Amino acid sequence: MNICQKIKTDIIKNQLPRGKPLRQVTLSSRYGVSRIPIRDALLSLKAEGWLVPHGKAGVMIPALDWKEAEDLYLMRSYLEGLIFNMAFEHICPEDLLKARGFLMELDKEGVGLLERGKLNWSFHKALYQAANRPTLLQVIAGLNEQVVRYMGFQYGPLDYRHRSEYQHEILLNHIENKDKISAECLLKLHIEEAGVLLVDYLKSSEAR
Amino acid sequence: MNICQKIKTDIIKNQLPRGKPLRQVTLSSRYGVSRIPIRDALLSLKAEGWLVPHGKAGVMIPALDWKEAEDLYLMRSYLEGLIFNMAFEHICPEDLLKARGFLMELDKEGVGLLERGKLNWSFHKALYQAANRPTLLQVIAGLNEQVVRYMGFQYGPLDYRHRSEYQHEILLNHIENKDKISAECLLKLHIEEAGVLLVDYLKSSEAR
DNA sequence: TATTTTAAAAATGTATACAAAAATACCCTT
DNA sequence: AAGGGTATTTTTGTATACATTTTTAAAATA
Repeated sequence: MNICQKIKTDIIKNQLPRGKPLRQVTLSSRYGVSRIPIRDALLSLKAEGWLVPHGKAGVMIPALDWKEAEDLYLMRSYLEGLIFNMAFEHICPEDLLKARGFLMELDKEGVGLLERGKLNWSFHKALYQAANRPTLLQVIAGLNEQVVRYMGFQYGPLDYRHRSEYQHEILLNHIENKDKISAECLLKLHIEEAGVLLVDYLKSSEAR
Repeated sequence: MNICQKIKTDIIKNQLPRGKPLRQVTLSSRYGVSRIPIRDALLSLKAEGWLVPHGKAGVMIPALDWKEAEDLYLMRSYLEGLIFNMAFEHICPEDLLKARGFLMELDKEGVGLLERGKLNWSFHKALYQAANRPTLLQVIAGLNEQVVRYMGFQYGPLDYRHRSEYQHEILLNHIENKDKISAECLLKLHIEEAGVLLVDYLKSSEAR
């Protein structure tokens, strides 16, 4: 696990101060390396949106923002609907098999939130791959990566997880039945629902 | 002008070798600095998509790819249509004034291609700002930044520039007339047309 | 007391030097 | 001559040291 991943994990787990600048020396002693690899990591994370500039120098962890989350899920629904539409006719049994594999892993107990987020993306990606649109897929991957920043806490009702997995199941059934309209519709609603749930949670915790 | 910008400019102007790895020492002597700031720049550029990994270590300039361009313009049309729709009711006279300002600068002769690309984005951005959707706007800005990588050469018929500026004019008129449907429709076609022109050019130059 | 100036401190940016890893070229074997 | 393995060279990754910039706090002035 490289420094970038470690910092991401610590951001998600709220183990780094939000709002105030991250100091390179602090991080270098924290992770037991010199400032250079820390600088490398901070630069990459800044370019990826995990960190934002703080004044004229330094970076900080951006605040969680329901408006940002809303936009991310809006774009996800919009673009994933598009790529799924493009992929649909070309989804082969092997793709479905792969997707089912990820679904089974998601069903297991004791999977961490971060891991859960990755598996969820792997599931969706397995379906989109057939579209053969690398650049579109890459942008969508970026959006899903951004969403991970919001996965650090348990939000929404506890049974949402099962609801989400159920929707995944139904989605695969629609694909197998060649029911494109239902599948695309469900996919978009599935994403929108997750977004609404997250946004509502963020709004309510912001009000406090 | 920092190192990042210099490298971007050199990439656009085809003054750096494509396809083979960029060597840090080569670049550091080229730009007259040590390897550290070069490393910083390469990391940022890699995260932004200006460079891609080369094997297990090192980076290289990705080949221009009509399929990538096609996806970029598809997403632009899709997402800019969306944000424009959101912005429309809130576009104020000051926004239009700003847009007209950029349009006038675009009309001047002797403006470099890179500068032209930036002005074009400034024009569009002036209209989208009213949507008050920072995250959506940021993603769209990223797409426009990616498009800049393809602006290093004169493509399409020479009179496309005037055609594009004309479309900009009409777009502003539609907005002033509160004709939302025409405006949104024109905007999407305007972007799509630019995309098709670029993609066709790339395809034809690839065939050679 | 509030504001500005100025000096001290702390943090970032950069260069040089060294360690680890990767790529290359060479030689040996088959 | 082709393939594979090893030594050499090159390149990247990291640490340390220094320069520059930014921030902080204190002091002086209005």
